[in-house]
Amino acid sequence: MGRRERKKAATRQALADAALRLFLDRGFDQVSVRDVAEAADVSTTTVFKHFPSKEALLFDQDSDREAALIAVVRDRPEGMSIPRALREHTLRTHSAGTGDPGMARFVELTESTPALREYGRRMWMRHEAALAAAIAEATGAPEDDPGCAALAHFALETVSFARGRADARQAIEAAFALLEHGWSAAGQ
Amino acid sequence: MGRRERKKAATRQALADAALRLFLDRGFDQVSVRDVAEAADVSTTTVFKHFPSKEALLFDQDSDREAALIAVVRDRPEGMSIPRALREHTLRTHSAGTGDPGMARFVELTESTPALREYGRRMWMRHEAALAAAIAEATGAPEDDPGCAALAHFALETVSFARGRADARQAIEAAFALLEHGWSAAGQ
DNA sequence: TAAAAAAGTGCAACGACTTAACTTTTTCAT
DNA sequence: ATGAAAAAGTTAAGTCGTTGCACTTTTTTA
Repeated sequence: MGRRERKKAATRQALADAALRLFLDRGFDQVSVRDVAEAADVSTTTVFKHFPSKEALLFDQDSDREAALIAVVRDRPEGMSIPRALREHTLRTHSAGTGDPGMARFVELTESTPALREYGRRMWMRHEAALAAAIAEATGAPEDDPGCAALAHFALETVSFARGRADARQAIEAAFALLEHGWSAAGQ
Repeated sequence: MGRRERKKAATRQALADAALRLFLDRGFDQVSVRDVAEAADVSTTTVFKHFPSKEALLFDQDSDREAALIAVVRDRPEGMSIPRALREHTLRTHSAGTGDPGMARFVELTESTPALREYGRRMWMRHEAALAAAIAEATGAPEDDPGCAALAHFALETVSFARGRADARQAIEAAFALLEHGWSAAGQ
């Protein structure tokens, strides 16, 4: 990797680091893009050369989450249903207290700021098409089968649904129970 | 109703009318709030005294849709399941070509503009709590039962899911089939 | 009927984001 | 090596959504 790309990656990292520090410190709305730029010692226009929006400064890691989702569907243990595999994965990654100390503050920041909540949801739902394709392939259904797409959409939506509810774990379990067995099985 | 309230309602209506006309004419992003204000012959500040945001200029009718949702659940015919009743209602109101000529242009505008799509979804999902409560009451479940809340969330989400798919009707039917009978019944 | 409360309006400003012109640095073909 | 193309950064100016403050008008109340 040449010096040019290294420098570019360096300033990008410096921006992301400064943004995370400032946002955690003062809150998202109390920090301007100029503040972030100044903390990283670049001009404000440079910020937007690296990130498409202020929100994007916080969501820098995104590529491996989609791969993990697809792997969960394809490499699930023999005999385990797809909704169940997705439920386990969702509980594992989106439930409270994963042990990571910094992660808890990050989650609290994103959930308490409307703009970040919305942006995070949009980023998360972008994986819908890839997940739907993985489900379709795992079941032998056609590539764009609506049933598989619906399962993908709803499975991803469970994390938005759980957000704001008192008991997140219980909410996720109830949502996946509905997806697995249907309303006719449990409800009246 | 006093003169003051009449004038207030008049300028509000003038703003909504001007906004609709301009947005349909030029597109949402090609019209500034200043343009709308000028067309209604008020200052831009006045616009935000009447509407909380630029997007809100388009979404002025909202109160009766929640009532309709709740009525669908409570007054459904004997023996009809709740998901089925919601499916019929969704197909009736959110499927293409309801006959209204101006409505089609409105729908096309909102679906082709990201900001409007997002805003419309948020407005629509605000009914989640009320719908969940109606479902809980209809089934005798506790007020904040997670299963009922999940059904409410997913049922409302079907319209976002159908958006952008080639066949909206098929998408809605597939989504409600999943909610009614579960993945274990249909998909392998 | 005077005074206080409330509501409508506009000017100026802030923050996110864009565009355009220009400088500096890195790359790469010669 | 060297000179030109390409890319990263800076500055400056501007657009657009949105808000705070000051001012006027209308309505209510003492």
